[in-house]
Amino acid sequence: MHATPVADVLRGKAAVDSSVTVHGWVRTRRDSKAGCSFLQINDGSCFGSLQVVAPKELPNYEQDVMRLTAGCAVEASGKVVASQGKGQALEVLADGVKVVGWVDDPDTYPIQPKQHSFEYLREVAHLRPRTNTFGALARLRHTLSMAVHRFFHERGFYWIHTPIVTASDCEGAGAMFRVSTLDMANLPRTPDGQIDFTKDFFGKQAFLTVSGQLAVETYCLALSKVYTFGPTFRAENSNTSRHLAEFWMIEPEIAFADLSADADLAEDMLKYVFRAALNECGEDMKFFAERIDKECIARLEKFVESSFERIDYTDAIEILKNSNHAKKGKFEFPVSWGMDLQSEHERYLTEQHVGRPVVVMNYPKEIKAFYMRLNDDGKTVAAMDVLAPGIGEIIGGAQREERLDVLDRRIAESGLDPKAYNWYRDLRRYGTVPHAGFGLGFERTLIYCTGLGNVRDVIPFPRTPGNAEF
RNA sequence: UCCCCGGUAGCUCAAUGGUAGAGCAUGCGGCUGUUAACCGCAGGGUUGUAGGUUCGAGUCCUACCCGGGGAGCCA
Repeated sequence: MHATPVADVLRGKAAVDSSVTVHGWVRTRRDSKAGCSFLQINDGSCFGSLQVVAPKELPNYEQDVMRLTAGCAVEASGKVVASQGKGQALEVLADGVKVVGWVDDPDTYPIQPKQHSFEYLREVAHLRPRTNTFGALARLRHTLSMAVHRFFHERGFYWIHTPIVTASDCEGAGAMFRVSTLDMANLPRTPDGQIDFTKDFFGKQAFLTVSGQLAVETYCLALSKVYTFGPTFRAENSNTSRHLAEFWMIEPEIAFADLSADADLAEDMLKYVFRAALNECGEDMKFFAERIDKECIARLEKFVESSFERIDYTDAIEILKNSNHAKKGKFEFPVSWGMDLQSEHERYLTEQHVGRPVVVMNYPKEIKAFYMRLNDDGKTVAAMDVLAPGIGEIIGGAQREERLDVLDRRIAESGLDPKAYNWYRDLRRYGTVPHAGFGLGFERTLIYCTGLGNVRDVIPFPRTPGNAEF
């Protein structure tokens, strides 16, 4: 028999007086000696729970209903009726309540109807989706994911499944996780004592990807507008509220495009995705505004209505130098042209100077990756970072170097082996075009939407140094 | 990896170096078409681990483990 989602009942899709069956988990039970118990049933189909009225005439009332506690799984059937109580418009008057799954030890069931700390809930990550917050997050995460795909699909982008395992160690963006089937207790050796990776699964060293960018460029230079959206892995020993060893990243790449078009795309995409959060996750966003961050809805509304502030790196340095903050000596790191922006500088720009996300463009070439396009001044590259209040860098992007001679020079300057990049160089030998792209950290975007303070709480199963439970 | 803060009941937290407590949750009783219901009673603890100082350590010291905030690195 088909169960009706709780969402359909609460939204009036099941007619009053019609019979329905709902499945779900008990959030609370309240008993009335007037002759019934009230069960709050949640099935995750929406934020709200359905009140099921279980009258004491039910044959299993004493045996089952009176023993229900938070977390029990039930199937309830009955009529949809207008509620006599105040908290809800509709409820279900049960003619049957079947217990599908008991909580075997209610005394120690980890999820109680009260506020739990996020730190505690991380330790019970297998049960935290049963809370209001993590249910809302799961729905929001899904909605934003779908909005990302819809945004690109509507604009003629193709989703490219770039590899998770990469056999080249030339991706450059930090420490990588090794993928190997070698027997670690008995490693094969070459005659000179090195580990013989020709004996490994792929016949050479392999790693988990740190970015799909280089690979997606190959499809960009054939299909024009492409993107990746998948998991990414960084083996850095980073312990902050903004870093995960496994996270999800969105990386569009557009051909016949420059940095300005890249920034336009970033702006359009974020606005589209945030509109989806506001329009499609109203109840969940309302909950975040009530319980997590009062500003979160207003922040998104403001974002979708205003345009990005764009600042040249060189101007940003001047702004920082001339700020009262600098004059009062409040920056720990002195500001000078050529330096990478420290967290305190990024925070000042986005939180104090602009008050919303800001794009900083055209950084000195020395502090950016080899593949970013050298500007005509010979000193800067066409790179951009989108900085968001409270988070810092949410997007990192660039126009790519499409000129083979310049690329080769940059590879040499960076001390890299050109041979490792032959396939990447081929893209510049055969029909090269200006192209650009960026990477958006999905979890950081969710933090911006919800006001939650830690990326570990917006991904279902966080992986961080020393932690890969569940 | 570095700096700072923390770890006490299932959960959230109290306790001047001197008998370990409260709220919620759970169990029992009462009351009520109830709304994180309410009222009463009860059970529930190797105070993160291992040492040390002291007549006496949850409290002070050392090491380690775990968690948080910040930094670096980045998305």
